[in-house]
Amino acid sequence: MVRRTDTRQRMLDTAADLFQTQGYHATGLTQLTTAGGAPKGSLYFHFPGGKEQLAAEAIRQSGERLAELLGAIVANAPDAATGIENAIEALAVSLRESDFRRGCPLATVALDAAAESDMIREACADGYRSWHTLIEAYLTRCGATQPAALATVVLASIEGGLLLARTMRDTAPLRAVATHLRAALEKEIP
Amino acid sequence: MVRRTDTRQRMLDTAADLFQTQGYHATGLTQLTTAGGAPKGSLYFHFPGGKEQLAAEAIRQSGERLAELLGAIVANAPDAATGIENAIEALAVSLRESDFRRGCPLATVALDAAAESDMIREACADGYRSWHTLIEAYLTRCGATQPAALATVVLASIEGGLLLARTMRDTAPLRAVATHLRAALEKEIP
Amino acid sequence: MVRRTDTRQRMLDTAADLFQTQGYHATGLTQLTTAGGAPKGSLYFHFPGGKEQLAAEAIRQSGERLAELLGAIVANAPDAATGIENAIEALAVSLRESDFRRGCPLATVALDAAAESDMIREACADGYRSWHTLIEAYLTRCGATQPAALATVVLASIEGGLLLARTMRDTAPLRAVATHLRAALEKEIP
Amino acid sequence: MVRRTDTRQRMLDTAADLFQTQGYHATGLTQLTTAGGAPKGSLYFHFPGGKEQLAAEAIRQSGERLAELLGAIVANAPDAATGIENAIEALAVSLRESDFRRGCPLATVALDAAAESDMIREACADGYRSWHTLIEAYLTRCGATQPAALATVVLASIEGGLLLARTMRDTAPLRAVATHLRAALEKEIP
DNA sequence: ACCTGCGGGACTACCCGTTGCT
DNA sequence: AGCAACGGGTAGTCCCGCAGGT
Repeated sequence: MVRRTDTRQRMLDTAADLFQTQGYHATGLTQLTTAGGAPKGSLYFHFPGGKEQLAAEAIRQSGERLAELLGAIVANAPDAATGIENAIEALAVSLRESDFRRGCPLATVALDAAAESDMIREACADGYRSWHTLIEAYLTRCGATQPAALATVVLASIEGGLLLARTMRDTAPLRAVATHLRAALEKEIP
Repeated sequence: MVRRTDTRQRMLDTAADLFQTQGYHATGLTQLTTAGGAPKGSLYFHFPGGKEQLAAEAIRQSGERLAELLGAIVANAPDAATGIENAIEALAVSLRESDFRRGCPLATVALDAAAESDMIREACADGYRSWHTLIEAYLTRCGATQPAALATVVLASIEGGLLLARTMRDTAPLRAVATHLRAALEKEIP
Repeated sequence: MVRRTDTRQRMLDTAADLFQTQGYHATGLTQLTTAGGAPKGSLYFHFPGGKEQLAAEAIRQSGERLAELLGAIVANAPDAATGIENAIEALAVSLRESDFRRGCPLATVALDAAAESDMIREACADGYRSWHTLIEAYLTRCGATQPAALATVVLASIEGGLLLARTMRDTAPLRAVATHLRAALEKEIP
Repeated sequence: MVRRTDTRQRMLDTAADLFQTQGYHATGLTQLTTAGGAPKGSLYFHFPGGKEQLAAEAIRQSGERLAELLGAIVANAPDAATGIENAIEALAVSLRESDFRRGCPLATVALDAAAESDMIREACADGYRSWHTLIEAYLTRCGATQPAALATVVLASIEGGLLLARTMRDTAPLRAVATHLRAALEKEIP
């Protein structure tokens, strides 16, 4: 049936958005359903596991979507340093245009739901792992000597930059990270 | 009265701990009061602003305490690279010993309460700023050429490393960040 | 179609069982359908009246089944006192073997659904009436002088005995009732 | 404080009434609070154990109140047979005047909550035990030869009579039980 | 004057019995 | 026959004041 996919998908989209901006506990079930135009009762039909399952699936989807986006950005870059720089710029634009509400789509949930739900924590961890794999493969193609460790540093500094930028309402930390990573990548990749 | 300060301080300590591990919205007022042994009604005597004020003050205290801790750690280091490395190691130990529950004491609240309370967001931002100032001053003393930008990168990559490590229940990201920062600092500081 | 009758009957059996042990309100439609293996939507095909109709029919079936059972038991007894005693013993065994969950199949529903559904209350009343008729006819055959009133007493004390036995998790009340009824019947029936 | 006892007691009274007429599962928390004029949040202050604790305490109170009532009735009777008869008559009047809604204050809850809460089941069992003790003591004073067994029969047949009378909306079963018990008691007590 | 027991609703996640469209 | 949807319902917890005792 077509409508099933529709409603389910709409719920996931709404959830991904709200969880990104508000976190897991700050987002109520009523908000999730009314924002998506879906009735309350339907949620537990599509997600029998309740809020937890909905969050885990939404997180997984967010992870995949950002992976696709970043993949496309770096694919069009002439070299590794520019690719990473463009990716960071895209994240900075998204952050600023959302009035500093949309940072990393996983981070907030990863921090405020990890303590009580391994299912959600694992979904976040898988997202981060997929991004790491993506960056590592990209750095390998570009000729990096230690792609795995370097990818971890790239991912960590971007995540930290997003956290600082969102909290301070200023993209300067992201720009500083971008500048530093360019230098580091150019040194690492001849 | 002496006990007033006592109760207030105990509430702040409990709040700092619970907010660090669970975040703002996941921590209920009952949990905050019962965990500290304080009666529920007293909270609004000591913190007329309610949960929000309690969180803001607890965050400020957490920021200051970590600043003191990190200040002491780097003060005893022979050079900048080692100082930062020791600080990261201390954070990694705290994370691992708490079964990956205690990451950055500000990050969870910064992300899940920033959307609705500027007061709390500013408390977090001030904390980050104070750490940045601390690191920048340290790097300046060590002879860094661009201490401000470098301090931002150091702070961001540590924050990102903590986020990744906590989410994946593995301190490897923190170690990768430490290794990278050592190299970067040794290059930047002759 | 044969399967229709099958599904319908399976639903009735499941319902009779769950209503007996849990009552009307404590038994959800989900439990009723999943326990019977039938899909939820099918219930309203077989029982357009919904939960209420299902309960009423299940109650009627339970009443008839117990009537048949008791009829067979007393038919094989040498005299009235022994017949009633055997019937009580059979109920006591059923209660004990079900860990004191299966008392009277009508009583729980009769009490917790009577307030809101005359249809269900009447089904229960008809069940009790049929048992009364059965007992009265039996006592008449045995030569009782006031069979109607005596049958009422027999039925009431058995029902009360089942209630007390189930609540106290002890069949002693049922045995006390049995002993008393034997004496009363032997006095009433020379 | 005086108000504490007030609110708590009002909640218990409301609960005892609703649980008697509707049973445990058919009685919602909203109904319990709005009927008593109390807000939902106060309930969990006085009864931290929630609905279950409220029900258990209400049942205990109902048991004690009926014990006092029956004690007063039989105390004023010239002999055992008349005492029991008067008690049954009082129950019949209460049943009829409430349009056959108020039967035994324990029975409905005993049947529909016993399956899931031992705490409630025990409260009901204790109520029945206290009544049994009361009747046994009374029969002993009247000179019965086997007061314990006789008290069980008296209690069981009254409970069964109430169940039948409520279900059939007719006090005839109670009157039949009364007549029978008078004969039985006069035989047992010279 | 400092504190807190008690009360107050709005809101939470969850699930109910029910019905239409397929 | 049945999947998907529908809101209103459940028990329970939220954050918060206020009256009044110590």
